[in-house]
Amino acid sequence: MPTSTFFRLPEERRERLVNEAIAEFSDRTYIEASLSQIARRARIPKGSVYQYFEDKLDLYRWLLTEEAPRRKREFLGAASQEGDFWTRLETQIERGMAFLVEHPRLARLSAAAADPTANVEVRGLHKAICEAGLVELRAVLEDGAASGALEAPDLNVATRLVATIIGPGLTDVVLQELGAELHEVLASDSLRKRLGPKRRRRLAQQAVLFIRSGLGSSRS
Amino acid sequence: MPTSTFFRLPEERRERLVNEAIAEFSDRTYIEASLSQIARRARIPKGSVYQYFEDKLDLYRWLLTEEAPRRKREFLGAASQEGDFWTRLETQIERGMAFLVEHPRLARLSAAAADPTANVEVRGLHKAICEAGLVELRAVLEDGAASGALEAPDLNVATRLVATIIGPGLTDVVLQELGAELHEVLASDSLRKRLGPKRRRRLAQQAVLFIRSGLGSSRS
DNA sequence: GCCAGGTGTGACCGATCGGTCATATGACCG
DNA sequence: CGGTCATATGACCGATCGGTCACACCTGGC
Repeated sequence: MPTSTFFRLPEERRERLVNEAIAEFSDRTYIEASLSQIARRARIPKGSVYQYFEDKLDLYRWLLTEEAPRRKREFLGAASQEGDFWTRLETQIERGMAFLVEHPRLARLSAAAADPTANVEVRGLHKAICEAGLVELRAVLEDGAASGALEAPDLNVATRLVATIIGPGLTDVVLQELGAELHEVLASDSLRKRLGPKRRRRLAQQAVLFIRSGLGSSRS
Repeated sequence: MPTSTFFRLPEERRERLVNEAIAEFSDRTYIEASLSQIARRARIPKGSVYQYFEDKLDLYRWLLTEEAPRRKREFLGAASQEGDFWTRLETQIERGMAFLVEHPRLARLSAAAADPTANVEVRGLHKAICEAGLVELRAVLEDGAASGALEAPDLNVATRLVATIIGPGLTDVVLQELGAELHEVLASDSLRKRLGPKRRRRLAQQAVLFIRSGLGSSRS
């Protein structure tokens, strides 16, 4: 956790540090990311950063478990309760895509938890975040099953498959749709505007259609 | 590409180097992986390694584009041509899972190409490998569409969604089935034996069922 | 004016990295 | 034997890292 000094910082200085940290950790691995670089870019002496955080991991952990979720909640608001199960899922996916497009760095940062080559220092942290996401998604699918909208031979397997669809899968599709690579989207402010609500909705519909009905021909 | 000296090396020495390189690159990022460590573990002076490869990237590139695919082809053999589209897909997925379970380090190494935070040095390399995989999968799905077994509103989107299912998705499911984490599977020789052909087949069936029919209840 | 305590700062530390290079080794040839 | 050539080797280089620490600075209370 950050020290009290950190929270007493002038907002401009604090924001500079946090934003540069998000930038660095969102396009490099935890190990690859450089605290020296963050400090340099934020124009804050490295010694000062160590007045605010215990060490590199402390900063990373706080970003991943506190700051990023806070900003994400702020953007997403409460989940919609309208419509049937599949409509709600579609809305949820569309909102997720909006977040990905408006705050790609935050989305990347959170997605890093699923990185399978995670170093031992962050493995526990990443796993906890991952599991929490899966539990949440599983609850959604259980709702669907309870309402009779959804059937799965093994809900654990189904949960994980759906998670990869709406996680890395949709990210991939969005990038293809933008005709750009991840690092370009992270760097550019204008690129992401090209994926407006209309196209997002269309992609969300396709994703839900896939999850709901698969690719099997009606004839088969 | 390796130098001719490399290929003239005593097999035992060459194997030691290659195996340690696969081990290192399969549980760390390209940037995180240490050539010094590889050399140390293979008990080969670092200077010698530079007699065999131009630099770190040269070794990595050769592993990723030559050695790993060679070993994979060796393991998989020719694709089955029997049965209808969905049966063939199931067989293909089951074989992929077998490879994942028998050669987890090679599987990880290849999967690294999909890593989204890839450093600029390896970005082009990873992208090329990724695209090649997608083209291949797309051809398979086109076959399915041509034979009438499969229908998709947008084959590009479908290809990418299926790719994440049979890639990271199934890896995740397999890990859950093993009750282990990736690094444990990479380290252990016995863990992977717990996923025999029977259970692999069952998982492959579930995956194909998901891709073919989705999770929508028959009532809906 | 002076002290105390919170804060800012950058030189510094030891470790590790990718990569180089002068030198040693050893097999083959005349 | 001497000479040549491929190869082996590890000390060395500059850069970067995460982290520390002695010291400068400032503000408020006495």
